[in-house]
Amino acid sequence: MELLSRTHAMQVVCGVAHMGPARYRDIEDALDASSSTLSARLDELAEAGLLEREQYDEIPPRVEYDLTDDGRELAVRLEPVLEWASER
Amino acid sequence: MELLSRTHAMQVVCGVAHMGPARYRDIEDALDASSSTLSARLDELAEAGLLEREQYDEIPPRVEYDLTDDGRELAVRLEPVLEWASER
DNA sequence: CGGTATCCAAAGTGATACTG
DNA sequence: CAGTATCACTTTGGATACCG
Repeated sequence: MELLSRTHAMQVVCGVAHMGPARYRDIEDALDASSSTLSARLDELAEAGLLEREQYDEIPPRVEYDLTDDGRELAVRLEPVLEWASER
Repeated sequence: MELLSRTHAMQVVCGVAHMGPARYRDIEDALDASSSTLSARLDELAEAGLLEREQYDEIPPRVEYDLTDDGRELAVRLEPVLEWASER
């Protein structure tokens, strides 16, 4: 719960839920969070087993984040809350 | 959303949802939050129109907090999230 | 009982600049 | 592109003590 309470955490989870595998940049654009904060959040969510980070060794670099099953389960439950929040 | 992200906020909402009209002390006991923090959270939730504060002029004093319709709606959506959090 | 007042340490966040 | 480093700053929240 403390993780979810950090800034943008729920938005990241639900954002990735909608975008499917998402690149760092796409998440950043979708959220309006600073790069350092977003980076921290992604790390924490990955550490918590909610996100999976896939790195492709290409040039330019590509990194994709996707929800784990656990993360997807959370997203389903989170969605109505974010929806509620956006409605007011 | 920032309000919900503050400590114990979601727990207060769902706690009151379960307890029905709840007294300050009962909420405090249920949550393990400091009095100042809990006080702040209750104020904010009331201000946001999620909680209603009912004060009875008795001795000893009695104050009850209950969810508004809006708060109840939120509680319904919040429940699955808290449940998810408690399951891990 | 139901808070408030004070104080303060700790944490979280973003702006900016820079890197592999 | 996908971050990390630094840093200054704001906010938060708990401990403690006290009040109507």
